[in-house]
Amino acid sequence: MAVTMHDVANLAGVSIKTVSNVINNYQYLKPETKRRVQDAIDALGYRPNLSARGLRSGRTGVISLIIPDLRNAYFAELADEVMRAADAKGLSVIIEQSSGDRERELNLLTGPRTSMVDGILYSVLGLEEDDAHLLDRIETPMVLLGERIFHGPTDHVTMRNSESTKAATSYLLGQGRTRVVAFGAHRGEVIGSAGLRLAGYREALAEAGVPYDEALISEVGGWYRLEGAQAMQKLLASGVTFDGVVAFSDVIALGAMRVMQEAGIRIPEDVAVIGFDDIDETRYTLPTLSTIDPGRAEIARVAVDYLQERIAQGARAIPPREYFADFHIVERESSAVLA
Amino acid sequence: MAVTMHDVANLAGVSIKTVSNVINNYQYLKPETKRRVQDAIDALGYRPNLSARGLRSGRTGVISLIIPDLRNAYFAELADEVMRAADAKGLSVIIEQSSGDRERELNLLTGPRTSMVDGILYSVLGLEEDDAHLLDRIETPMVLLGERIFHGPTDHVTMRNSESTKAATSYLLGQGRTRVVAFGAHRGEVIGSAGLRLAGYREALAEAGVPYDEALISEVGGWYRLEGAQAMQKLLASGVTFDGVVAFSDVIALGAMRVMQEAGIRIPEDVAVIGFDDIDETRYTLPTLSTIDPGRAEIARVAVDYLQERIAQGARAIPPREYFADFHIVERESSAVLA
DNA sequence: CTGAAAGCGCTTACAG
DNA sequence: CTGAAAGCGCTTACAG
Repeated sequence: MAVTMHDVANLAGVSIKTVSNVINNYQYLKPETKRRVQDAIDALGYRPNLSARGLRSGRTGVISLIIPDLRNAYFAELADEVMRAADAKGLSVIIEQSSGDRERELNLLTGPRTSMVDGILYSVLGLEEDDAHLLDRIETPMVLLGERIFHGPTDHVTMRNSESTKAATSYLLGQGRTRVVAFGAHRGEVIGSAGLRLAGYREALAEAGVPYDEALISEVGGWYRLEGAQAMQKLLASGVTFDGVVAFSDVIALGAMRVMQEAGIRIPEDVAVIGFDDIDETRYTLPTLSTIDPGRAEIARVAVDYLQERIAQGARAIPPREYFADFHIVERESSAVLA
Repeated sequence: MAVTMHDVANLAGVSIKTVSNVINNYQYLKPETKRRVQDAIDALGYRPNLSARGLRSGRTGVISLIIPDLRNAYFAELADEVMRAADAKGLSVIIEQSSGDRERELNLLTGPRTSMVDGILYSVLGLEEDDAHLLDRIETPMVLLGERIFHGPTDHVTMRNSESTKAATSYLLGQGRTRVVAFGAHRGEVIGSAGLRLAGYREALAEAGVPYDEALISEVGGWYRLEGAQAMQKLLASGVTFDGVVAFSDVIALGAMRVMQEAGIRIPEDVAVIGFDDIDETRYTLPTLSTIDPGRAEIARVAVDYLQERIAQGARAIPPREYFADFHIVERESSAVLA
């Protein structure tokens, strides 16, 4: 079988407690003892059994990240940032894909695998504000991401949806654009990314004294590129005129750009476009896509920090916190000011 | 504390062994007993402690997937497929990002976290063929992915690099293109994606009787979009003429397309382009990108199958196997036949 | 600063 | 078909 602490202890001539102390960096250790144990560890190639540690200590050093889908670049990049933040703290990450499905999300929050993780980063998509009470019963330390549930029973780390979309809209209006499309609305949604972003759009219009025009509100079925393309086809077919597009995600903006370009619309000459998310790809499209950087890296870092605190102190020991990352506008070719 | 088997056993009036039998679907159980135990499990909300199970049985139900980087769409989509395949078998996946760094890959293969996983899917990037012997000492069941190491000490699941690139090249030549660029070569590489794909390109030329022209071999520093863009800039600056591009990845093809479009080159009228990987995005660009579907879903499925067999039977119990997934050409606008 | 003992919650043999 | 016992490899209290 594999090398155990006993083997190391025997070789070093100490008790297993001392080996444990060395591994866990206990402070009161004679340098000489520490060295001898370390030598034995190296000589035997000892690696601690994390299942045993997990069983005894109640900590596995693993957290899970529940996201809808890695095929979505936004979530792939979020996962990347979360893994880097976790890695810096010695934590491993199990990614669970929910497809944004309500039942699947609930299963992931309470299923057998939860006994394997110290905490959960839950990017809420299937559940809604009214479901917040369902989270009360979850004993695993948890931090919420996303825009579906505010004021839940635990920490929430998210972005400034309304403010940043307001800023994006004001930015296009400030360029002299007068007919700006809100691209990516979800009918009837108030909470949720689309609802909050639409509210920011309206605020910007109001502040600039530009009348709200229902015809410029474009619904997009979801967050996939194809859905953006389809919505833009519909918008163009409706005959409405516009000279700016504030898209509620980069991916749907890219789908829309393709349709506009095929229709002979020049970007930014005829229509200025700004997206949302600042995914890598936006720096390489033709034209490059202006966008909102919502502070994804900061979100990942703070979420892991919060989760770690909650793991250390107990899931309910800390009152729920809310954190909004800083955003900023990234200006690129799709909204370049005309000469 | 959490509910344990003892609590369930007490409530159901059986021993913990019987509870264990129910959980593990042991076949010889009186239906009546099974029902009573199941009722107790439900009533108490019992969930097995996976650390305890892992410690006793030596299995955690977790596998790790070592990949360079989730920001790369190819690997994000591979990870997605692997997680689906694993999920279907009740396995969880820990993703580890290596950045393709040799030392980091070695650490991930032997580090403390390996005691937490039953097996490793290792997408080799930092190690090379000459390093295959380093894998001999790894006791964790492992399946290799990628094109760096063939004939290692364990299973290898991969794609038909040469054959598929040969097919892509023949496809463009068959359209009447005569000056086809091999885009994405790595100087001096023989093994590895770029080397194998270049070999396929040369075979196609030879078969078609088209002379090999060193000027049409374009080196690309890596697999990022920016590197594709830079390489195409260099190619255009060199003044060489060409009417087709066989790119060794979709991502660098997209970077190159952008540069060509800015230079006023029409695709496919002036230059036909075909990529490699069939990432989602290729269906939505302008023009949509023809590509090679290398059989990613099949690779993920077979790799998880192989790994599971190796976990069940012992890391060294099965002689190394090699599996090549089926590929096919996906024809889209970037290589549409001219009217 | 280090040690001896107990026990985390399961599964594994083994018995009946 | 079910049970009683042992033990997986650690960390936690506690003692000295």
